[in-house]
Amino acid sequence: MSDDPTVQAWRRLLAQHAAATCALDRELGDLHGLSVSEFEVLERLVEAPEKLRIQELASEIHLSQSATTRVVARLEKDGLLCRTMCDMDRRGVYACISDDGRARYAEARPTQRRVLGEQLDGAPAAV
Amino acid sequence: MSDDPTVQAWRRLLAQHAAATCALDRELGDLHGLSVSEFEVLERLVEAPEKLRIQELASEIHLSQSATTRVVARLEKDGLLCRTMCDMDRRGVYACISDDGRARYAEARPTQRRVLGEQLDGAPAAV
DNA sequence: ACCAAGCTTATGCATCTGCATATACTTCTC
DNA sequence: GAGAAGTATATGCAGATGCATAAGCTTGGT
Repeated sequence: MSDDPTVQAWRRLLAQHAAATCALDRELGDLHGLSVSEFEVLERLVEAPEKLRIQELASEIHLSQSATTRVVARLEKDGLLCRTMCDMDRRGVYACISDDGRARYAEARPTQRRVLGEQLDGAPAAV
Repeated sequence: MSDDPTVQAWRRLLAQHAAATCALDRELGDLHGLSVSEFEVLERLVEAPEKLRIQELASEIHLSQSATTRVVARLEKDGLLCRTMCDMDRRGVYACISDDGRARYAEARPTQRRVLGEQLDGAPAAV
């Protein structure tokens, strides 16, 4: 039923996610040439003390391992991060933000914060 | 920063959405042959007093108009709903649930409710 | 009544995603 | 230390989605 509290929470979740993701995709894309996933990757790399492995990134941004590989490949092609082999475990790959990546992130962050504020603040709380 | 409450809310939103959507997609797909979007469409049609137009569905399920057209086309091909022209406005198309659609929804609903309970109940509240 | 403008759905196209699998490396067992 | 099993990333492929646009219908101004 629609009055099941769990279902209500689920619909709020879907509505908030759709609104925020849609607005972010438009604004980050138009203003900074970044998708939501790409922004999230840059943010994690900026916050990380060092560099992150593909797998750590994948679980941070809630993307499959293969999708994460591809986001990282796109960002590397754009020069926003670099991939390096992991010496300890040569199967592993590190992603490390570049100066251009840092700059792009610094430029995009206020936009993301503004859009999040518009979309999430004042929205009804979930669960 | 990670301690910005709005950013925290955003990350909770992403995490909950990813977990719930992923679990639902797997269980609804494996057990009932439905995607999350397809289930949501059926649910709206079951709840609707009559039938719904494509556009109304689109805004209900937070999908673009074109994606909604395609979900409805898939469900019609599977015999779970039928499309009929709208007499008042012959541009419009109504989607109306079929008996098979009602049955599939009735079968899938407990699964969806169970998964939502597992994924959302007890999760930290947002915003 | 006609024509322009607007609205509703359908479709071409590019992109992103996940699953399954391939490849390369590591670890465990013997 | 060789082989089996397990792990990390990359890639082929199919499917879902959004944007731009097409096609058909309606409405309003004249």
